Amino acid sequence: MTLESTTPTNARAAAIEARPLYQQTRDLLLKRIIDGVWKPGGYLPSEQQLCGELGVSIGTIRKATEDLVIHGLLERQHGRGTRVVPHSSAKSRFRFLRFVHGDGRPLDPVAHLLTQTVRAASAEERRQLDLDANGKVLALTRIRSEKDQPLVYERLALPAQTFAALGLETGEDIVEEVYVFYQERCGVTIMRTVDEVGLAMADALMAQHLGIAIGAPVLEVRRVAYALDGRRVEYRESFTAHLKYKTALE
Amino acid sequence: MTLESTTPTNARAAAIEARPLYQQTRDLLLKRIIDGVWKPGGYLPSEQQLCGELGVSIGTIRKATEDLVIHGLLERQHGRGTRVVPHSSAKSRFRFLRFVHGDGRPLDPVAHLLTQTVRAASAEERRQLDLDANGKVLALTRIRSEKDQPLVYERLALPAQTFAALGLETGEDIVEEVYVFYQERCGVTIMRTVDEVGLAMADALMAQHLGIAIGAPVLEVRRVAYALDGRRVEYRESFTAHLKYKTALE
DNA sequence: GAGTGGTCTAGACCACCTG
DNA sequence: AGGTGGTCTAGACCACTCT
Repeated sequence: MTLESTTPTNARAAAIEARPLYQQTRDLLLKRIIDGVWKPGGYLPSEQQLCGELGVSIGTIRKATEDLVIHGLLERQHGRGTRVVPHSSAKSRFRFLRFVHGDGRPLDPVAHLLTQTVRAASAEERRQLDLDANGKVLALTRIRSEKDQPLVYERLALPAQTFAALGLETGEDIVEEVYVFYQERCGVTIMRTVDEVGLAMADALMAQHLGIAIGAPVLEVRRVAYALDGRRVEYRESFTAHLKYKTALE
Repeated sequence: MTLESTTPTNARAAAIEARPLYQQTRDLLLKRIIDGVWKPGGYLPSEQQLCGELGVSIGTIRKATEDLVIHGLLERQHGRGTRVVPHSSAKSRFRFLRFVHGDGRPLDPVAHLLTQTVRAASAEERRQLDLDANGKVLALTRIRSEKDQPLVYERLALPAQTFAALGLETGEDIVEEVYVFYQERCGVTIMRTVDEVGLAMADALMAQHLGIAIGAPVLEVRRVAYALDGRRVEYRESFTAHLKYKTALE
């Protein structure tokens, strides 16, 4: 039975649809997560219930949810149920953190918000965030540190419209990832990020906050973050003098 | 039916085994790939045939092979069959290449082998490759370039024992990834790499080959590559002055 | 004990490729 | 036309968690 139209009633009919049934099912579950039908941390109905409600077999339900589990959106708990992964969970906290110490030790930083303004987007920000010429961004700068030692200077640009409700306090220390706030205060769930790591030279602000000389070489990470629905919702430039960027492939 | 012992004959009996049947099946297929029963580029028996031979249902076969497809070892071709991915295929060629041009354009480099020696492993190489105090490595240095423009200077260290049969020609230009040679000449298939990106300063050799000043800042990528069986089989240090390192998360 | 996800089976039909 | 992988079904039983 297809999940988009109304008539077909069996597998043969479903095959007439262009997209496989399990993909339709996956997208329907995804839509409910996006729409907040099931909140982060909340449990879905059991697989059996979903079978009945959606009119598909349990194998199809499992294949659909597996996709979302792989993408870090759902979490299966044997014997308990399947729930929407909250961004605040430890699993989620380190999901997108790629910085490590120079010797390879993992990092567990605190963020300190420096500035926060709403302004017209720069050309680069418009390009990265796919905004039009009148696009506005919520621009944040912050320092991420560990044990009062400043390690990363960051500039973030968020589409102002999407993040009108963010409301962070300048000067506040933030333990969680900002992705937690995006999710809790603005309903934006980050699904995927694309990073480019390169070289840069410290400008006056970086130098001041990182305690290095102006013009000193720094590692620059440019990140674009994508929401569940594929929209680009964050452009971030991170600068660090001593940390490394670590990642595993396949 | 279990794949390791001999007696059980149905699903109930298989459940007595500690590990799920599909994992045992996956590992058995993996072992055959490692042992060269099916060569890179060669086709496996059809799913139906595997069912019969291994005494498991088609669903179990599919779950097992799916695992290997995700890890980039097998490739399904609708209507043709399932084959072992050759490292020389385009898909495989760019699988572990993370460098891009400064403006984000993809890279398609040629490698030029500079030096090749067998020597005692350094402390760092022993640590990264898990070698003992007497460990020897095959050490290679090379330049990767595009249109005669040198872009990356690389030092590679390979456990000498494993790569006795490698036999590359110093001064030769190599279009393929060296991973192709590892696989074709030494039977070593790379499954996974872990990269750490940091800052460094150009030494005399890098400066000479990259056409930059001694002491100029460069991007340094340290990579450890893992073979199918989990052994660490390559430690690589790459240095570049102008390229970026690009990667997508989840 | 009741309910959940995890594994496994034994089929069916479809979509695709090759001869 | 025949064989391959891709999708889907309708069950069964197991392992785990909670009450």
